[in-house]
Amino acid sequence: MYSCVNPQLISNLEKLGLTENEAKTYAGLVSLNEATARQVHELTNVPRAKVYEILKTLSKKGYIEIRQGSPTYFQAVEPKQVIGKIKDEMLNCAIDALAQLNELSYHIPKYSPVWCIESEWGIRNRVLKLLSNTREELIVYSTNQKFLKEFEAELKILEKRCRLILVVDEREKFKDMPFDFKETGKEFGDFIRNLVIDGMQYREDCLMISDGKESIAVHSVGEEKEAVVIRLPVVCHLQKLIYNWLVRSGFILDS
Amino acid sequence: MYSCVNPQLISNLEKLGLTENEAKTYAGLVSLNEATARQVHELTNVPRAKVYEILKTLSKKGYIEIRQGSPTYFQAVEPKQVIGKIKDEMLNCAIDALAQLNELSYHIPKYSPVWCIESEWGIRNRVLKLLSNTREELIVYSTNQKFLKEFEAELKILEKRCRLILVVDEREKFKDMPFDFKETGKEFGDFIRNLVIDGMQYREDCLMISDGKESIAVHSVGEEKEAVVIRLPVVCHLQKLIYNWLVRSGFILDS
DNA sequence: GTTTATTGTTACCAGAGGGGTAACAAACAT
DNA sequence: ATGTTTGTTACCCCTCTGGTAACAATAAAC
Repeated sequence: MYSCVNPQLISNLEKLGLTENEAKTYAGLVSLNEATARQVHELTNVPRAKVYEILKTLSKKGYIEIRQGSPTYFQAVEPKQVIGKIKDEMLNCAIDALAQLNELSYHIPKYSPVWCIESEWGIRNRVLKLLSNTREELIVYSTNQKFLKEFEAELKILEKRCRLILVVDEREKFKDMPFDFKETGKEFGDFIRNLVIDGMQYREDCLMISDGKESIAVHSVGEEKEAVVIRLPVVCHLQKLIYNWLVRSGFILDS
Repeated sequence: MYSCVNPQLISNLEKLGLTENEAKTYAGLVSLNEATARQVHELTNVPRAKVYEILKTLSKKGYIEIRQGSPTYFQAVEPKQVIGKIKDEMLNCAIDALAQLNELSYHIPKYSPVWCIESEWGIRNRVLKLLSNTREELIVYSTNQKFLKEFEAELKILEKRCRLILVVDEREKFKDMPFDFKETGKEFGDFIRNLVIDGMQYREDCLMISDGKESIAVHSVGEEKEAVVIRLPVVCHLQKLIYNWLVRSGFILDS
C-alpha cells in the first residue's frame, strides 16, 4: 500500500550501484527479515512480476539468501556485510583508478594564465590550494561573509607565516571573525555586488591575490557560483594597483 | 585513431559513477594536461559533437577547469582530488545506508532451517560465520583443495579451541596444508564428485558440520558454485551418522 | 473433485539515458 | 574569397529499468 521504507535510504543504495527496485527489494527484505516474494511486493510496491527476477539478481550478488519451496522464502544478508562489500569494491576501484590516472599525468604542471571553475567543490578546492601556496602576502577582498567564513581556519594559519590584508565592504558583517579587517565604504560595496552584464546579475563574492602573481575571483551568477583563476602577474599587479588606489582615495578605512 | 587510454581505467571510472564517455574524456584530459575539445576527441575517439556537453558536465561536477576562448581550453583537476571526492561521497552514502538499514532490522535473528546461497562471496561469508560460531566440534569433508585452502587460517585458529575433524578424498591433494587429514578411499570420492541430477553435473566441494547442529554444503553446478545451509539438528545428526558409518566401514583411513 | 487463490514465468510496452552520426552557422585562417 | 575549425543542434539507435497484462502450474478451500 504505502511504502514504509525511507526514500533517503533508497537513494543512498542507488548511489552505491543498485537500481531503484533492487534497493527497495533489499531494504524491504531487511525489514521483513524472512519473507516471500509477495510480502516484499506488498511492502515495497515493486511490481510482483518483477520481484522474482530482482530477488534472483540480488541472490547472484550475494546480498540475499534463498530457501527453496512453495512459496520460496528469501532473507537478507546482514547490511553490515553487504554495505561492507560494496564499500570495499568501491575503494579498490578508487585506488586502482588513481594509480592508473597518475601514470597518465607524468607531465610538468603547466601554469596556464586563466582558468574558469564552475563547481562549488572545485572552487573550494582551488581556494585552499591558493592559500597553501601563498608564501609572502595575501590580499583578500570579500563582500560575502559566509563564503569567507569557510576558510577562517586556513586564513588563521596563513596569518602566522605571511602578510594578510583583509578588505571587506562592511566591517559589521564580519564581526564574528577574529581578523583585523579594513573597510571600503558602502558605495564601492554596492557597486561591486550588483554588476549587470548581458542581463545577468553578477555578485562578486571574493577576490584573493596571492604573492602578487596569482589571483582568484569568485562571483555568483544567478544561483550558480563561478570562479576565475588568473596567474598572469600583470593582471595581479593591476588588481593590486586598484587596491592601492582605493587606499589613496580614502575608500579604504583603516581599522 | 587508436585509443591510448587503458580500458581497465575506463572500467574503474565507470564503476565509480562516470559514464563511458565521461571516463574517456576525463582520462584523456589527464594525459593531455591542457587541451581543446578536438584534441580530446582525437585521443579518446569520443564523438567530437559529444565532447562539448561532456566537458560541460564534468566541469559542473568540478572534475575539470575551463579556459574560455576560441578555441576553449580544458584542464583536468588532479586525479587525487577528483578520486578523493568520489570516494568520500561513496563512503558517506555507505555510512548513511548502513545506519538506515540497521534501523529497519531490529528484529530477532530468526534461525531458519534451510537456506540456499548463490554467490561465491555470499558462500565465503557464510562459511566464515559458521567457523566463528563453532564452539565444540567441526567436521569437514572436502574434495576441493583450493576451496578449503581459502579457510586455512580460520581453521588453524579454530583447531585450538575445539575438536576439528578433517576428511578428504585423497590425502595427497591436501598435503601442503598443515592439518591431520583422514581419507575416504577413492571410490567414495569419485562418487561424491560426479553426481548427475537432471542432466546437470554436481560436484560436492565441501561439507561442514558445526557442533552437530548447523551444516553447510558447498557444491558446483556447471561453472556456478552454490551452497546449502542447514540448521536442522536432525539433518546434521544424519550427516554425522553417515560420517560414522564411513568410519566403521573402513572407508575412512585414519592417519 | 471442482473451484478459487497464489505462485512463478513470460511477453510486451513506455520512458530515460547513453552513445553515434550528420548537418549547420559562426568564427577563424589562408 | 575559400576552406577549415569550432561549437551547437537534431536525429537515430540501443540498452536498461520499470510497469502491466496474461498465463501455466501449483496449492488451498469448498
